[in-house]
Formats: sequence, structure tokens, C-alpha cells
Amino acid sequence: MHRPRKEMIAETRAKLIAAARHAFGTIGYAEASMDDFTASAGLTRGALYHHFGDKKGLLQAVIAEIDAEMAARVNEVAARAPTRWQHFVDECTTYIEMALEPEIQRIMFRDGPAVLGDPAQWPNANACTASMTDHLTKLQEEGVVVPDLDPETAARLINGASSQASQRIANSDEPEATSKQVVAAFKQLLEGLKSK
Amino acid sequence: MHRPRKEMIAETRAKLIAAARHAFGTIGYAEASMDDFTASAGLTRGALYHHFGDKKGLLQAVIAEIDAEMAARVNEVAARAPTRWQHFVDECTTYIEMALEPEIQRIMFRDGPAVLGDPAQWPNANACTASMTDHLTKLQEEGVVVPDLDPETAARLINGASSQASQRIANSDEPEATSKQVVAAFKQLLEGLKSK
DNA sequence: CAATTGGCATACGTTGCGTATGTGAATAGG
DNA sequence: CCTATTCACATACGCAACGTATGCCAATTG
Repeated sequence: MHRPRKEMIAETRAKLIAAARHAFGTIGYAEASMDDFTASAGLTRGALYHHFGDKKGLLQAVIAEIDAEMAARVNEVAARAPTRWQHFVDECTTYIEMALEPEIQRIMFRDGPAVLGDPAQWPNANACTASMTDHLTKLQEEGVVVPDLDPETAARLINGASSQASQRIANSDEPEATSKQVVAAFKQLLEGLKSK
Repeated sequence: MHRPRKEMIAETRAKLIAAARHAFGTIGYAEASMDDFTASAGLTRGALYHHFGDKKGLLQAVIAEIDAEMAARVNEVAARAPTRWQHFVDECTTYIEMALEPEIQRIMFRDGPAVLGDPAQWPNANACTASMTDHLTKLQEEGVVVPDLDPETAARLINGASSQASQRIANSDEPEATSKQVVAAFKQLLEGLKSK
């Protein structure tokens, strides 16, 4: 039996990531005690250090997992939409919607950058931006978007606006009403990219 | 003599804020040992707890100080500029320039939000956004900016894009070239706010 | 079947935070 | 001018969390 061994290891890693993800997403990275959340997974810090080196390493693993999920969801929505521009806009709004989830907001937009630095430099967590950059490039080739514009730069700026958008909605007293305002303002900004 | 007493207290506060600001701005909030940076100011944690309650309280004080400085610099640049729209754009680019400083980036855009939460909810640190909101409101009244747009919401989104802009420039291999690209893309986004 | 690898736990030392308590100097009152 | 009180700040203590060093047992390899 070769499988059980490998499977147990993979399961341990998965359990640690899941427990950490929950802890980081609720009480936050700094407040999450390694003793506590490893215990909640039926393990100890020994397993954590063995697999991830340190607390930061585990955070990286959690972020990689979330990033993959986000990219999958964005690509899913990507399929339908009449025009490519509409497709691009939908992609952005989907991104904002996802960022509304407290777990994603906390890990990807607050604690992540504070602990690991500029998200643009993260190794395994740029799928969403990459996708947006792709679309912008193609829209440029089609003449929909102004030519003198670096696609990745634009994608990063839009990402920044998106995360603020989500935060504003999430912290609002009336999320519904605020959401309409925020998305409207966001789309207005995107209009600036179009050629006339 | 009533002054010496009051002055000593104010000096102590100032020394703590300065020492903390330097530590937070260089090694970061989490890594900054209260014992270390209070000692570097010739004091102990006793003084810190007396004046600021805890480490977070001191961070708030540091942030309030930086915010005031940033607002002052923005308002300074604000004076000249032919049109109000140009004035607004200059304000934004000045903001981006300021955010290039490692200390500001680290404290205001990375550690600050992680420790204290959404900057929009900070008590004494919204002078810049308030100023931008003001200008947007007036530009709307003048018909330069599209009418159906919440000014504060727009200001927040722009802030998000600005901070990303600064980070991209700061982490670039060729800051000069990148800066041109980033500012161009940023201005392009702002174009979207104008009425046609 | 013996040897070895490695996944994970246990044990220890260190560091940093928060609180409770102490002290000396400046102020206020008589 | 002398005493009492306040208050700015230091010292001392306990606790929690991290990182490392070490140990153990099961699974693999030959």
C-alpha cells in the first residue's frame, strides 16, 4: 500500500490549510494562535513547521488556494457576455463581489499584503490580474481600449479600485444601496479606458 | 512656572511618536518591539502605556500625524493650476508621489489597514479623501464631472487605484519609466469621470 | 527482516505584550 | 513655606506565542 501514506500527508496539509484559513479569515493572522488552530485540526505546531516552515509559509499556502478559487470563479463567469468589453466589465464586478466575502477581504486584502508585502510580487497568486491583463490586451488590439496604455498597469490600478469598492460596500450600513453607488462609480472609471 | 511641566509631557509624546514612526516605517509594526523603540527614545513602555493605552493607540497617533502632513502637502499644491479639473488631477498625482515614500506606504497602506481596519473608518485620518471629495462635488456642480456619481465613493475608488499606483512604481526595477506608464494609466481612468 | 527515512509530537528557551505596583517631582492648598 | 496630592513615568511580574531541538513510531526500501 503506497497510497495511504501519501494520502495521509496530503490530508494533513489540507487540514492545516483549512484550519488556518478559517482562523485567518475570522480573527485574523496576527491573533490566530498556531497552537490553537493546529489543535482544532487535531494536530500540533510540529506538523505546521514540518510542512510550511513557519506561519508565513502557511499563509502563502492559504493565499495560493484562495487565489486559485477566485480565478476559477472569474473564468466561469467569463464564458457568457455578448461583447468582449462586457465580458471584461463582468469580470471586474465579479471580482468585487467575491471580495465582499469577509474571509477573502481579510486574507487577500488586509493581512496578506501586511505580512507578505505587495500582492503583485506574490508567487502563486496573480491569476485574476493575469486574466484581466489578457482581456485588456485583446481589447486594445480590437481598438476598444485606448492604445497608449500598459495593460498590466491598468489591471493593477483597477484591482486597487476594486478592493476599495468591496470594502466600502462591506462596511456600509445599507449594503444594497451602497453597492449600486459603488458599482456605478466603478463602471464610470472603466469608461475612461475606452477609445472614443 | 507652569510651562516646563506641560512642555516635558508634550516632548515625551512627540519623542514616542517619532520613535514609533521610524520603527513602524522601517521594520514594520509587527516587528517593532515596544521595548526597543521606547528605549531608543530614552523611555520605557511605561510612558507608552500611560500616553497611548497600547501599541495600537500609538499607531493611531502616528497615522494622525502623517495624515495631517499629507493633507498639508496636498493643499499646498492645490493652490496653482489653471482649471479646477487640472487642480483635481494634480491633487491625485501629488498623492501618488507622496505614497512613494516607504514610510508612508508601509504605515498608511500596509500595516495601518491591517491593524486598524478600513482606513475609511479611521477617526483622524481622512483629510486627503475629504479634500478630493470636495473637489469632485464642485466639479459635478460645474458640469465637468458626470452627475450620477457619489463623490465620496469615487474618491475612495481613486484612492485605491492611487495606492496601487504607488506600489507599482515603488517596486519597479525602473521607477522612472514605470512612473510614466502608471500615471498615464491613472489619468486615463480619471477621464472616465468627465461628462462628454 | 533489518535499516532508514520522514511525518509529526513533545519539551525547552526566548521574546514581547499587558497589568499591577512603585517612586519622585511638580502642583495645589493652607 | 510646608504638607498633601496628583501624575508622569519606571520597574517588576505573569502569561502567551513563537521557533528550535529533540524524540518516537510507522512506513518504506533493499
